Amino acid sequence: MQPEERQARIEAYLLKAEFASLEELVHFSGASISTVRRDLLVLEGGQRIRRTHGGARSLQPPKTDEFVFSARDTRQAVQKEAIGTACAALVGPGQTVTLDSGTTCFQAARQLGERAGQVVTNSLPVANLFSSSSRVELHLSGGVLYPRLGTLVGPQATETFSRTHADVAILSASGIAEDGIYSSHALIVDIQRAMIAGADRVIFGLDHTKFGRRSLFPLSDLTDVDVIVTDPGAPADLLAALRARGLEVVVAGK
Amino acid sequence: MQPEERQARIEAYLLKAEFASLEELVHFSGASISTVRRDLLVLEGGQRIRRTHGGARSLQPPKTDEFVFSARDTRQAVQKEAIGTACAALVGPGQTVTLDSGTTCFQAARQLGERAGQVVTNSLPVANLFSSSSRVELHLSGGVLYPRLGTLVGPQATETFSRTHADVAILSASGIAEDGIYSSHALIVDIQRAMIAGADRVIFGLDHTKFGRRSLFPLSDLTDVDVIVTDPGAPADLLAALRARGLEVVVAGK
DNA sequence: GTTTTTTGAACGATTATGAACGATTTTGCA
DNA sequence: TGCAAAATCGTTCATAATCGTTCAAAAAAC
Repeated sequence: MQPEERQARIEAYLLKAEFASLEELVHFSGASISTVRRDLLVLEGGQRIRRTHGGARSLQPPKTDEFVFSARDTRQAVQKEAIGTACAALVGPGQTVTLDSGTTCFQAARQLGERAGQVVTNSLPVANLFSSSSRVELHLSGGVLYPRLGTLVGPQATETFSRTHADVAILSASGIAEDGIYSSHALIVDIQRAMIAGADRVIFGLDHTKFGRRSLFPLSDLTDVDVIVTDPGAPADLLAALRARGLEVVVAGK
Repeated sequence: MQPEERQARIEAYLLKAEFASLEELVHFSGASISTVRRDLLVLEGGQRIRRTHGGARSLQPPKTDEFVFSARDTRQAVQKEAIGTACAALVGPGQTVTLDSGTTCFQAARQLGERAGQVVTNSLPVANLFSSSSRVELHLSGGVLYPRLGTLVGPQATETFSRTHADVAILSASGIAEDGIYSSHALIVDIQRAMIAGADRVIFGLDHTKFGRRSLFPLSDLTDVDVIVTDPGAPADLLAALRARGLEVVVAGK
C-alpha cells in the first residue's frame, strides 16, 4: 500500500473514532509499529491529528451527523430548534406520534411538550425528555443501545415499529435529493422504514445542510412522505421540485 | 487505553453523573485507583472538574435529568451503595446480567462498570449510565415509561425478559419476610418474575428497611432465589432463617 | 544498476502504571 | 464534643509500556 493512502486511511479512522491506540492502528493498517508511528508523525506535522501516549486522537471533535448525539453539538442549533417547533406544530392534540432518533427530532420532541397523547420512539434522549412528565404516555422500543447515538437498534426495535400504528411520524435523515431521502446508518434505516410504514402522516425535518446530499442508504423515494420541514437556507429549486411532486414543504423560522 | 481518552471519558461521565466516587470511576475506566487519581489531578488542573474526598464532581450541574433523578432518592443512600457494590462484585467478567429498576439496582449498575459483557434492563437510568460506554452491550426492554421511576413496564417489557437468558439477575423489591419476597408495583411484578425465570443465578439487593415487610404482591417464595445482599442493619434472626433455607446471605459494608 | 525512499526491528530514554505506606481526613460512637 | 476506627489522600518506587532514534534490509524510482 502507498504511504499516502495509508496515512489517509489512518486519518479517516481517527476522525471517526476520535481516539485510537497504536496497536489498534497497526492492526487496522496492516503495517508495522514503526511505520504507523512515522505516519502519525507526518499527520501531526500537517496539523491533521494530535499524537498522544499510546496512540493518537483527532484534532477536531469527531464527525457528527444527524444521528450522533452530543450535548456539545451546536451546529445549526437555532435552525433545528425552529424546524422542531414547526414539526411539533403539525401534531394535533392527543395524537399518537412516532419520533425518530437524531438531533432534529429531539428538538421536535422538546417543542412537542404535552400536546401529543402517545409518543413512540427508539431514542433514549427523547425518552429522557418525557421521563419527568406524566401527561404523555411514552412508549420506548426495545433493542440494543447504539452507544454514541443513544438510539435503540436491532430486530426488537424494528419489530416494535412494525407492530405500531401512529397518526404522525416525525423523522430526520442525513440527506435529501430530488430522487429521495437518504440515511447514513445501516442499522437505523430498517427502523425508519417501519416507522414510515406504520404512520398515517410522515413528516421529515431536515435542515438546509441536508439538501442535495445523498448518503449511503436510500431510505425513501418520497412517495410515502407527506411533509418536509426545513429552514430558510434550503435551495429554492429543490424545494420547488419537492412541491411539484405533491409534497407539503414548510420553511421554518423565516 | 490511552490516558487522554480515559480522561475524556471520565470527564464526560462526571458531566452526566454530577458526582462519582473513586471506586465507581475505577470500574468505569478499568484502570487502577492510582491512575484514576492521577487523571483526576490532571482534569482538576485543567479546571474541568473538582476533586472531593472519595471522588470528584463536575463544576457545573448537569443540564439534563438523565439518571440524576434516580440517584436523588437519598434514603439509605450509603447502605444502598454498599449493597450495590457487593452485588456487582458477584458478577464475573463478561457475564450477561439482568438488571432490575430501582435505586439499589442502579447503584449496582454504577459499580458494575465494564465488568459485565451484556446488560439487559428495563430501567432508563441504567441505560443512560451505559450509553457512553461502548464496551458493554446494553439491551433495553421495550415498554411504556412509568414516569417517576424511569422504568419500562407493560407486556412488551415482560416479553423481552421472557425471551432472555442471563447468567445473573440483580433485582430489588419492597419487602422480604421468612416466607418470601414482596413487591409493591403491580406492573413490575410480572417483569421481575420473568427476570428470575430467565436467570441462572438470582441476586436480591435489599436494604434493612425491607426486612420483615410484606407488600401487596408476593413476588417469590425464595426457592428460585440464590443470594440476598443487605446491610448490617438487617435483623439477625431473619438472616439466619434465610441461611437455614439454603440462601447465600451477604452483608455489605460491615 | 544505482540511488532514493520506505520499511521493520533493536535499544536506550522517557512516560505511564499499579502497588505500598505513612499522613490526613472523614466517619462512627460514646 | 472528643476519641478511635476506617477510609482516603499524597508520595514513593519498581515495573511495564511507549517513544524516539539508529541502522540495515527491502522496495521503488531513476
